[in-house]
Amino acid sequence: MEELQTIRHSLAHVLAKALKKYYGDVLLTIGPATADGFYYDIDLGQNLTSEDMPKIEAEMKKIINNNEKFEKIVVSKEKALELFKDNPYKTEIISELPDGEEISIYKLGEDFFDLCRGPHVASTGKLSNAGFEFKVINGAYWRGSEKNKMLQRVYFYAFANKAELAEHKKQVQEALKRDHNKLGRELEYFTTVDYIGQGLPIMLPKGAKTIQIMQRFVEDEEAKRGYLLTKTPLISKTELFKISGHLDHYRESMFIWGDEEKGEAFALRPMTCPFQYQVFLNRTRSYKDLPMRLAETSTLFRNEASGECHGLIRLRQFTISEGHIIVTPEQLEDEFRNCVDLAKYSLGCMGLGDDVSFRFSKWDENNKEKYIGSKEEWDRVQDKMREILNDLKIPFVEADGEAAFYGPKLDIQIKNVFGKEDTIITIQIDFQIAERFQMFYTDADGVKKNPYIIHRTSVGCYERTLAYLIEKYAGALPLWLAPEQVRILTINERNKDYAQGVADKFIENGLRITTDFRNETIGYKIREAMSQKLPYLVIIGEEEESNKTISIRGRGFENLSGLKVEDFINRLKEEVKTFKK
RNA sequence: GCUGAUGUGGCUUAGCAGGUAAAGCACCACCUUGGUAAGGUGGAGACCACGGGUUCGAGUCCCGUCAUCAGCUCCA
Repeated sequence: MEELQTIRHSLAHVLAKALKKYYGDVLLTIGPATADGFYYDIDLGQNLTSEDMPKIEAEMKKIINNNEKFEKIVVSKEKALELFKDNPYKTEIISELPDGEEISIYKLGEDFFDLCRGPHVASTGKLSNAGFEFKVINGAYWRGSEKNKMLQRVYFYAFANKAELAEHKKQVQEALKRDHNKLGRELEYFTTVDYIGQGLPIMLPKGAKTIQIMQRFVEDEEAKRGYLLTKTPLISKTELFKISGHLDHYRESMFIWGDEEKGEAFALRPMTCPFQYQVFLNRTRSYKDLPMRLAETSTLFRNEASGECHGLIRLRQFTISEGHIIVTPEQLEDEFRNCVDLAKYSLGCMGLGDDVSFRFSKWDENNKEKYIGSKEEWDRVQDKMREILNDLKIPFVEADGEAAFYGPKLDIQIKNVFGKEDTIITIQIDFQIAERFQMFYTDADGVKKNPYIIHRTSVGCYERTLAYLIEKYAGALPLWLAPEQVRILTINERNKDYAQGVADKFIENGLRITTDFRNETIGYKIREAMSQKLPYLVIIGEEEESNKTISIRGRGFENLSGLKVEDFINRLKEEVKTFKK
């Protein structure tokens, strides 16, 4: 794998050299390997487009055919600064290196050199078998900061050989067919309307139904696990968010209206926390009240920057299975464990258990703007959380600067068909907002203490989860989540009454069915049903007047005929139960 | 918010030297249909995202807005 990284990175230099040939004034910045190739960030006076790329790719091939040597040259910092004096990006990197450090520069062929740590292949001839191809050009901020200039990022696919490249491209093509944003619209799970606005999807009946199924599942499961249901307002005077700290740290993402100076301003809620805390605050609390597990199916509003909204994954209004667990310090570990267990159970039921990864999201102690609280408190809580995670034997990665403004998180991450990662479930420890709201419980020793609060979701945001379900199953959702489980079709209208009787049996057993008794050819009706990726079809005909025949079809058109209706119904109920473990 | 691309009937697309919209699927009607992934005929449906501008004339050129997509930044 390391070798592949070397190939990719070496190719980035080849690209840089090719760009330099056609665009002499191009400013090269960095060109690292990626999961499927490499990119190079460049600053160019003009816009590079995909039409410019064939000649660049041809030039890259030429450089490879020339078998040019990568030659490492070590220079002093002063010398390096001199060599790259015309490139502010390179000089910025160099000047940040410690004084006295040897700096490596790689020469490629006779007339091109680049600042780089390496390693590279010995010469470009080693790249002759590599399969690489231009992917796309996008914008990217210098050093990932929106305060900096936006550069052009040229992405390439790159693999050890051409067969692997072809295989990868095929996989990408396949993955794109599962894109929820396309499939979800085609299969009529949701749509959007220009004049309603960004990040505000219309859930069509199928999407609404699947979300209802998930929601009922979560609410029932939470009730079993000792959660208390709450229902709190979607809006509040801004006063509430002043206390919680949202106004200071989250204002840009909030919808606020009214005159804040005169105290008559209101805001749509971006989070449920400060509302749900009022349940705890309703009267004085004893340690005997804890843990207090509060849950709410909660609609939230966040004024996302316009470029952020995406399909059902990033919205301005969404609904999450939000919950807060108010605990004593001694209860923290057990309750955190319970939350992880619920999250894993939910994911397992949806079949997403193997598609997620865990991220321990910590604060960035250098970013005091973004976070509240002292370093001591953060260290203490983060150490505690790490201890719990280690104890749970969860394989997690640590990420700085990904925490909520009030505390660290365990984020359960999932990737979409483009390979982009997002959070599907989050479990957070809040050690600060409770204090701000003066939440206390009286402990056994008679002393008033601040509780810890765990913020958590059990399937996360329903819209987002639906998106991942559509992508995971290419629209053919597991039976228990399918908005329509069985469709009953008739060969002709004469079977209508009998077919309705069959349909009633499914309904009596709590199955979600639709019927299609229209006077259309059966081939037509089957085609329509199949294109909608329905789990099962039941086709009703008759041999003679009194001898009805029933043919059952599953996904992929396999024939399940021979089953009696009653047996089939039992089989479906079993399938639902099995998937939900 | 930033960079780039895109926006033609419900869907997929054609139309681009600027001369007032074309097709398939879907929809509706009629006919047909005793059988397992596209039966036939006919019909309706688009001020070409929206608003300005240039022009005798704009889907086609220019500007702005909105929306959609990819990426960056941000985030559930």
